Amino acid sequence: MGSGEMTDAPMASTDEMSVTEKPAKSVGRKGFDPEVRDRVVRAATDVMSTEGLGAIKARPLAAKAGISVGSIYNLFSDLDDLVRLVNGKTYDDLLEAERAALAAAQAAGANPRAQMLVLAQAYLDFVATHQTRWQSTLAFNRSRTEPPPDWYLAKEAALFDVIENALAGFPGAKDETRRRQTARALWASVHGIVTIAVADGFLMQPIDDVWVQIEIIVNAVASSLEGAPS
Amino acid sequence: MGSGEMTDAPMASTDEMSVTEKPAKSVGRKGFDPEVRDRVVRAATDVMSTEGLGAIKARPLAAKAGISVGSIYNLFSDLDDLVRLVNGKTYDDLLEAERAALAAAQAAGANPRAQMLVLAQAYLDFVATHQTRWQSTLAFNRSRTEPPPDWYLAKEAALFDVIENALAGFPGAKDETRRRQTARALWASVHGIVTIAVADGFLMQPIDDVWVQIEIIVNAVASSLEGAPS
DNA sequence: ATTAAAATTGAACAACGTTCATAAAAAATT
DNA sequence: AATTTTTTATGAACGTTGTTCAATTTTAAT
Repeated sequence: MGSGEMTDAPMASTDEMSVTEKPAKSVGRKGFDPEVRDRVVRAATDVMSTEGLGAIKARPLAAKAGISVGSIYNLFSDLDDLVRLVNGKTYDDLLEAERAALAAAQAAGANPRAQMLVLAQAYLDFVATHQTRWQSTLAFNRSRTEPPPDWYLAKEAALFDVIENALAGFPGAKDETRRRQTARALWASVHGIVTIAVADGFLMQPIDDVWVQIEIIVNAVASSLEGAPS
Repeated sequence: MGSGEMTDAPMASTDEMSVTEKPAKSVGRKGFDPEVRDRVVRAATDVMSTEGLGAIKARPLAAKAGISVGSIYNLFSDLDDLVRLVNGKTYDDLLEAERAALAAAQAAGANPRAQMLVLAQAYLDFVATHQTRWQSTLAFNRSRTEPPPDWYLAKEAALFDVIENALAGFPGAKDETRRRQTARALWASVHGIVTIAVADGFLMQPIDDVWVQIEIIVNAVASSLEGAPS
């Protein structure tokens, strides 16, 4: 009985909501008490934010959430499943921060270059503020060999769309495929600068230096896009 | 046994050479047989290259190297120590590839922009060729919370110097601190693009797209440096 | 030969993720 | 209300992991 993959997607319904939404179902086994589920996810989030990924352990987590070890495996298929839920929320938070920053900049009439800088700034702020949690997310992603589920990838990808939105204001970014590539390139660059700077755990460079590096890249790309419309 | 083909002994002596060299001492306990040490490191490298970091386990590794579990802990303080040695070699290999690529480009009279592109190309090639091993290195770095030893950081940092060297040819990169920052920014960007592309395990984007993204960043920065000398 | 030091070993330990027979609780049925 | 059926919760138990260390073997020194 229980061994089968069970029906694949009962959650079909109408979820054409934004990527921001949770997977809702599809992850935990069946129905179960969503109140308890949330409590465990919150406990896990707390651990990820304070002690890091390495402290995510079945028994302490169960104790923290007031349930038994075995119950964790009723609620989630395994610890990875749980961690992915936490990370999903982290992606949501980051995405929201980025969207808010961009919206504010656009409302203030910032030009595309300034918008890009604001987005980068928001990312740097986010990583600095949620260092341990973000570090944990990246460590987790790197440690898994199996490809993540689609909803997880979608959340990662959603970040590119925000950049693309801001890029659309540049005269030199009218071609869509080109703009898409530029968005990815720019985001990956800022990501690389920030995460190398927090160099695998600790920020080994003063934050001002990190910002200088971000400016170098963003400004260079902005300049190249402010020229002739391609 | 009988795994002949070593004859690679004469590399242990007074070394005040470049960063390319091993830490020599300071890591393994005492003297111990360097021949056996090397055999274990080679076995670990092999595992890292084929099965990945997750397959680095004391007992299988001991079996593969023809020693007992306990002996591993005579030769290395722990598995992390061993993995760091493997990664050190990986950094050396990458550094050598970068230096060779740059030297060849410079010998061919390539301009600074072309040199930067060649360096990026070399990195992309390296990651594509040694995917599992590089992935393992990054995963390991992210998973450790303790800061790595100095010799380990030095190897990471040595890569920046190569970029800085190539950057020196630009008219707009005369100021040293500025050049240093630009080198870090550029390298981190290429790193970000490549490693996001191999997105945590599998290359999720065609390699041509990755190259397009690299060109976008490198060309933009190059253009900004070809202008007036700062 | 004897002794001292160094190096090797593998059984033993603690901690981990995960499972599963069993018990408790809830729902459904009579 | 009593009974059966289904669902949820439990923690002891299993298999693996990294690491240790008393005992042993090997090497060096006397």
